[in-house]
Amino acid sequence: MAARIQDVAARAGVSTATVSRVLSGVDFVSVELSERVWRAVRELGYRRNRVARRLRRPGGEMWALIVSDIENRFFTSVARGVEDVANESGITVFIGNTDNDPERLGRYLETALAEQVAGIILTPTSPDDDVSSVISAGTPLVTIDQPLSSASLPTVTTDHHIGGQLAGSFLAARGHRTIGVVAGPQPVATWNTRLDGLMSCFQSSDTRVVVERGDNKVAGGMAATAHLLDNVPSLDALFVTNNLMTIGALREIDSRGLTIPGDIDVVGYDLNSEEWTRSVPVTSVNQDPRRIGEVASRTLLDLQAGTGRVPSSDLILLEPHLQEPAAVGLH
Amino acid sequence: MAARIQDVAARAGVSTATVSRVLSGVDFVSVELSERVWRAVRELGYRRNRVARRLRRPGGEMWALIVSDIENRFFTSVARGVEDVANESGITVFIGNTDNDPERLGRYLETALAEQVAGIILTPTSPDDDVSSVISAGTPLVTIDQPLSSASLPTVTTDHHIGGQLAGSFLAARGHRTIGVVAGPQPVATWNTRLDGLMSCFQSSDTRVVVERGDNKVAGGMAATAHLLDNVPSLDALFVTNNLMTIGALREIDSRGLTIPGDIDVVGYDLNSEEWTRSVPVTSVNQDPRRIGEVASRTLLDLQAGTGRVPSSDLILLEPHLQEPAAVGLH
DNA sequence: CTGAAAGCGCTTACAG
DNA sequence: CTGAAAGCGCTTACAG
Repeated sequence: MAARIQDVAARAGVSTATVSRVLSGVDFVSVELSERVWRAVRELGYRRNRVARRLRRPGGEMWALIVSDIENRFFTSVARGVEDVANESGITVFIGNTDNDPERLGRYLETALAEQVAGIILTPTSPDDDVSSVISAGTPLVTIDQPLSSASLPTVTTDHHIGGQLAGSFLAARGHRTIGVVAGPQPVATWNTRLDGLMSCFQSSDTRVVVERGDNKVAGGMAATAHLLDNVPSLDALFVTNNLMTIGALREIDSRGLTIPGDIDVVGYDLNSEEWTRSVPVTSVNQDPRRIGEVASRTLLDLQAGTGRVPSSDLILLEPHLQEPAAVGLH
Repeated sequence: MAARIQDVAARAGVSTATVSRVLSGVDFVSVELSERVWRAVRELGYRRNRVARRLRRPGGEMWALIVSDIENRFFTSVARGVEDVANESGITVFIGNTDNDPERLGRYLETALAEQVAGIILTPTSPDDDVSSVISAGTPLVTIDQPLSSASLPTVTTDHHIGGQLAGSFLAARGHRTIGVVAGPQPVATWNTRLDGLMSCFQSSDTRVVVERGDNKVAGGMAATAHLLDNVPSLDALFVTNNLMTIGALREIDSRGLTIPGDIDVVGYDLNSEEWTRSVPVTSVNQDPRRIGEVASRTLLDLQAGTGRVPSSDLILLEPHLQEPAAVGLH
């Protein structure tokens, strides 16, 4: 059906080797032949078969990006950043969504390896994720958000401890003493580090930090907030460690008719998506997800280029940023 | 490095043909050989090379999903629906993001064809998108949201006219006479059909509909709303044809200190994403994006199975649903 | 039921 | 600078 390199060669009156050379532009080919090849390509509407190419010459033009929740705007922006860099380099990205399920992660890793991808960018579901198959296949892997305990891999993330400190010092400065924290699942270091950062600001004996865990989705944020509101009478403020749970917390607070910061103060996380700003009269610690995706991609490119060389530093830390509510903000 | 089918064959003492048969489970192989093969597979940690497989036997296990804005929650939910169905069938999905740029769309289509994908699901940037390369390659293609003018392809969408009518009859019943519409870009039928649906409810001589176009993002919604507010003195209500522009409209209205529905009434579109509900005390016409993705995927599966047969109906219409603001909603 | 062999569409030493 | 030929890792008629 579609034209093959052979058809092009025949039409141009050259060998397939020459066609291949012209197309990849690596070896020198005489101007005359080159022109004949290009003309034949045009006339036949020839398109290189990437599958055949990848079989012969692996380590090519496809990456896998595996995220834990594709419906979360944070990851979607990471994906956007990855895609932008990948495209520049002619690399196709396929996206997998684990829903934080290690088993689904396993399946996606298998698929990625079976597809002979040139590299993988991964948001772990927990530090215990098993990536041994990737390691032994020798496929370059960059981790986002948190490192894995089993392997020493480049990790691109924002400094979670500083993030927690930003929230903590903000709340401490406002004179709050009893802080409720709505944190992500226990096994994941990310949320614990943010929590630690906050705690470092509340060490004196007359302060108190109460932690409740949630599932990083809106519902989990609502439930955890409800629990804190019900069980911690003197609660001054809330710190929530991810975007969707912050939305959940705001909903719960609203539904009780409480006001921010009058009745309770709130610092959330990653509320910098444009479409959320109307619902966000709260302070927020923000990462730059698109940038995270870009940096991870460049790291992956380096890894590919260096043919497996480990970069000088495994941990690439970006700075979080405290955003106070705009004066415009309604409530 | 990684084990090949040959290694498995050698270890199991059989031919590669037998290994292939055992793995794909298509032909009968004796229990004894079958067991030897599986053991060898396990011992070597063998994983089938999908690239080689696809080269030999095209029409396989990979789809392309091409959307116009991957950071828009609507498309992200469509993607989720597609992924769920594809995964059930062992199909990998790669996602492309056109940003509504026909040129980027063209590049993604090229990539998809070069990767020999088994099918493509596409959100057109306009009805004039050129998919001739896909047609002539014979790759099954399903369109989401709007049909293409150049080709008769299965299209999965929600009934946009009914959607507009739902909004129109709601606003008419509330006694509004002057309606501002913030609609998506002119060339795209989707927004025009929604607009037509609304207009069909405002045909009498004492009513007026004023249309302003936007870019389907938050900023565009703000700008268009500002323009309407500034130039249409007697404006009673606003109808906005997509989710992000509705958010933009709400922000603009807020920033002017206007209230809904007291100062101005609003009907938006697709505000059913969980994380937005807090900012949505407005009525909204909602589609079910995940379902759209699922239906599109099943259509694509049918197309693949039917080896190119056109289905009985080209247009698959789902029903939109009018959602009035929850009583809980703050403002 | 099983194997030897051809072939999917490319790329790349190897000669010339 | 160019071509003939081998080979990437599978699958599948074709024999037996």
